[in-house]
Amino acid sequence: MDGVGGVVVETEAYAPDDPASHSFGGRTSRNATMFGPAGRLYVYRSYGVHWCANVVCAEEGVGAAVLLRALEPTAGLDLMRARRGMDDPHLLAAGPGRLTQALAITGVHDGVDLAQPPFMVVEPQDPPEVVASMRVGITRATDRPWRYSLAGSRFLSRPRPRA
DNA sequence: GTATTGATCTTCT
DNA sequence: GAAGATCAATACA
Repeated sequence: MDGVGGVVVETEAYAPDDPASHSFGGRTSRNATMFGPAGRLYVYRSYGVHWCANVVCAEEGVGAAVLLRALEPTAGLDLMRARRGMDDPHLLAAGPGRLTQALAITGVHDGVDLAQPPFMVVEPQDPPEVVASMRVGITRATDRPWRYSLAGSRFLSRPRPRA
């Protein structure tokens, strides 16, 4: 959006029966979008200072989504730098909060359809090599290997991701 | 280099 | 009133 974009290099899965998921325990006013149709954007505030973006990926009423954890900037780098206030491309979107800030995603985008402008989702021609690992940044069910990252990428949310 | 803590707000107990 | 799917600055080795 606004000419900025990139390749998603790290994601994390959240299921309805996952204690760490917002959808765990039923539908609430906050996670209502998670229970909506697939292909929507679920945005929530983290620790009062950051936004986190998820892609709803299940049928309506299920409550499953994928958290976008890291992005490799490929377009609109100058704009991202201006918004993030730093020059290092490796840190522009290396983390949930950073990613949303770089793409200017806020709470107003909660529930929008990712197939509609200003968003655009493109699938890669060549399937990237991904590795599954244990999740990060949560305190429950951290043993579920539902963190998927692009193998060898230098744009991950952790300096040295362990497989 | 790693470790710890402050910022700041929504939701749930 | 406490916890949380975080980030960045500071303190220490």
